[in-house]
Amino acid sequence: MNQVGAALHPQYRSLLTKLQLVTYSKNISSGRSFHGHLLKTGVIPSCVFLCNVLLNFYSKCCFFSDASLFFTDFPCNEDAVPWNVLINAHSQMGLAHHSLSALQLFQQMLHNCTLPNSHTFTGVLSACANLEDHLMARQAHSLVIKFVTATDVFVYTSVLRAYCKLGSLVDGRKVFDEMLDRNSVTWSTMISGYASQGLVNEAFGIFRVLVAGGNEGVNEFVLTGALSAFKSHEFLETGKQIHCLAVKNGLLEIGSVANAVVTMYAKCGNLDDSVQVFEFSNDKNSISWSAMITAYAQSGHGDKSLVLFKEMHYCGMKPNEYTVVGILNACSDIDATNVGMQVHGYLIKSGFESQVYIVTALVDMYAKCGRIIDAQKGFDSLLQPDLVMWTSMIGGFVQNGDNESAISLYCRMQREGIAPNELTLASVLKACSGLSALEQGKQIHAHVVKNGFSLEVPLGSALSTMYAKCGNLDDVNAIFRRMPARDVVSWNAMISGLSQNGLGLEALKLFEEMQLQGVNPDCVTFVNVLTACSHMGLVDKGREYFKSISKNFNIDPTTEHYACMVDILGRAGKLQEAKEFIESAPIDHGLSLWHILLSACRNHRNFELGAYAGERLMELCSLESSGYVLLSSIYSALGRLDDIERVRRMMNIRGVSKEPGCSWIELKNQVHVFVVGDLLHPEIKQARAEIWRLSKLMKDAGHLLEFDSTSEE
DNA sequence: TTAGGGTTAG
Repeated sequence: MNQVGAALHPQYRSLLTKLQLVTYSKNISSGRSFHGHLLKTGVIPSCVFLCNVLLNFYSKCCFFSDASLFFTDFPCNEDAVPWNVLINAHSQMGLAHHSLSALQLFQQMLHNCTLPNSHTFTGVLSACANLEDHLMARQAHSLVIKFVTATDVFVYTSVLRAYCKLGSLVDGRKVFDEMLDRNSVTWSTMISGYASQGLVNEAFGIFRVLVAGGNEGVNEFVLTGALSAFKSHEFLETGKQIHCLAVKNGLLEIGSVANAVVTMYAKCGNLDDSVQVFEFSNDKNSISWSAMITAYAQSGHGDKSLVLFKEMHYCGMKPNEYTVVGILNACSDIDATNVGMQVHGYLIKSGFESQVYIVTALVDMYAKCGRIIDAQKGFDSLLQPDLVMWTSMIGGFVQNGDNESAISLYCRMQREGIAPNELTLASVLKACSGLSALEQGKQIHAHVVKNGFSLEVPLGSALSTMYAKCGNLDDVNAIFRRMPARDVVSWNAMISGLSQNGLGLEALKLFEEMQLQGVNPDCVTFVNVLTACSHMGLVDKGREYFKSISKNFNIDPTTEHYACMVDILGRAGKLQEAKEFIESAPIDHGLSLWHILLSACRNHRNFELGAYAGERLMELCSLESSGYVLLSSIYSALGRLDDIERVRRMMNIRGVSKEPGCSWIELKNQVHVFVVGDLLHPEIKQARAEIWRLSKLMKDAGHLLEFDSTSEE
């Protein structure tokens, strides 16, 4: 007999309650023995209702093979309920292969001529979202219109959620606007959808409409969704308003809201308020601790993250994978490789180690702590690294100065068919800048244009810096002017690019323009500005800028700024003034300052002062060979052979060895590297012949060629 | 009285 839609006979009510209990407690052994009892008494298969409940029990306990075995002999599969039970249980697992099973079951259901209903579509849409299957989501949406009443808020919220998860916010908004009925889940889905795509104004706009309609729609889900949108300082005031609203409605008492407020303040640069909300929260769970640990790590207080982690342990709170990622971020922040390695050991023991985002955090930690080989081991351990992992590894190589490996990994990523995002491209562009690999950089630029990437800060800045470092100034300007918004880093990159290419005056003009546009200069800006003055020989201007750092901008000049000033004076031949400047500097004299003066003295042939600077440098126990080499050449010019010998002895005692010089050039998409004394390069003979030819031409033109007395070449 | 939609930590 067909029992589709059958109600439960009152005599089975107690059996239903018992089955629901074992499902809730996921007590598999009790459930199995109960299954046996129902079979013995003949309740199964005769009561279809209880068969559905039993199927739900196996599915909810993730015993999918038992569930499908049971389903094979099902008494009535024209009923949608058992199909829905299986489809929903699979899609709720969130994993790709389960979502695929959910969609296959749906196909079989249609093939079996069982009519889907609203419960079917919630599961199907969720599976489409998990699989990022746009086409299937659209098809499911069409079927929803055909099979489900337009007022069904559950199903239409699922359609909305699927579009949001797939990043199709325009489609999502259309569904939202056309819905005949909405509840708080619909609103929070729309708000979180916008927030997850970084569409802050849209998310906040929807939130405001909801609030304007009265406070009854405002719950913890709506608040957390809205709060998650605010990730930079410009939204701090709005974030504060939502915090106040949460307090007013008594919702800050709810742990998830407090957690979202903690993260919001940290991301908007107000760490003190994060700490306060965290400390006053009475509903702390492991998410709260992880949020605060991560907040510290990402605000540059890795040391405090580690302290809090210990406190968490003393409070008996167990860390989860998010806590671990936060701690690894903290280790990267404070260069605490040892703690990072201990966390790695803990991960191996606890079995967290194989999850992609954990490995990504590990690789990132090792790379940022300069252990690139360990980072690479982590990367190689993954069979299927995701985009974030590829990007992290490429960025790791760049941070460690191995630009060749960064570019070659990017090529491998492309061969494996993984599409890069803005951050990947920004990292590869940095590698191109480091290698002055203009052709490769241009290819990336073409990719940016072809794929419609926006020139937001990371990508726009990386692109203009690449063109600047490769000396292609027209392109730098074009990119820079086209960027929708520029932060201080973008301006710095541009000023540095101009100054490095001999356009110091343009660099200084840009510095003035930057201030007119209301962007405050930072330490790096002044390094670039002073470098521009140095290259242009603008001594007075340099002095003026140097004074203004502390006077007008309230920044304490760093050793780098002092070094720039010594360079300005040194290049201009004002060597005595440079010496007095170093000796009166209210900072640790630092090796770099004497080194710069030493080099300037040699260039200006002031050997006496050069010897003085060189001796100061030796007193500071420099381990860099170039200072010793320069001092030797000065003593050689002064004919002080004993001093040359003394410098050589000092080098030996201190274990300083001269690093071979190295240069490279990119020709026809290949970077050629030349090292001093290199006899292995296939074209070394031709290269040397060319150097001699050019040297002779220079000599004939009256240039005096100077060779380093200690050089082997 | 069997099956369904949302949030915070990377």
